Amino acid sequence: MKITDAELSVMEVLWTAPGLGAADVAKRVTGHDWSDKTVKTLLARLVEKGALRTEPDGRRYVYHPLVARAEHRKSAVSRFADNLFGGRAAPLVAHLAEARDLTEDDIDELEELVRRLKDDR
Amino acid sequence: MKITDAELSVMEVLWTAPGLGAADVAKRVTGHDWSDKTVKTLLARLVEKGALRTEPDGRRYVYHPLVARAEHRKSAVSRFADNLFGGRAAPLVAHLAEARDLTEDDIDELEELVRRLKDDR
DNA sequence: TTTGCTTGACTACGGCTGTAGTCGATAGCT
DNA sequence: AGCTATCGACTACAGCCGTAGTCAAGCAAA
Repeated sequence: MKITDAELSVMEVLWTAPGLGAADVAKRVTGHDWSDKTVKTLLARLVEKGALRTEPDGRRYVYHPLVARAEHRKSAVSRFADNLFGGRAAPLVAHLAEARDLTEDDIDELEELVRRLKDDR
Repeated sequence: MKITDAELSVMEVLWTAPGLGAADVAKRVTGHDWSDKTVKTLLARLVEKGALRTEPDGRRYVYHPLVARAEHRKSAVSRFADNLFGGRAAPLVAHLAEARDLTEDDIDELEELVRRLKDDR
């Protein structure tokens, strides 16, 4: 199940604040200047593809995520790594590092992460 | 300039073996079972969007990449990181690790990479 | 009660994407 | 010289995506 870029903006809102109605979601969406109709359409598509569920609340619906943000991130990053890097992590990170000039904090976090990965194995 | 998934399969061929004609590319594309017409269309679109250039060779064209694979990877991974992870590297790698059970080799490579990143800073 | 706003349902529509077909020129075979 | 295989150019078309509009029903205000 593929969540598109536009849909993702909507999901972000609901991952942060589940149980909002369509109008609330529209108000909180960031990065776009969308009509409430647009947001409604995206919500409907997300329900249709099983990423959200609706719950009646008076005369409106409120929406709840059915896929967790972490799950989505995992499957997206996995697909992405497969597509572009034959599934291999190191080249991916290397290109990211080259593209973005990681901060010291980023590098520290990575180091810590690698340490944990080593410990776990 | 965005290279789509289907187009990427074509680019991979030409990154590996630049200077092929359309029929050769079609023969080498992996992962799909495409008619040569389909490959021609993708080549044309890639030329149109400036990712490939053509060179006449007898009565056919041969194709050469205009964007390097590394460049494409860098911009793709950068976009991806921005979209899903607010541009931060560590969570991206963490989710990848969780999604894919990195091998020891992967982890070693990452470790080495992190060491280099630290040295460079 | 009439008028109007909110909400969900349905419809629209152009552009992009994946996939492929038709057509005319032409190079090579016979 | 004619036939066929091949090549590039152009065209097709359905489905998805981003973006939004219309419509009908109801609740709200006057």
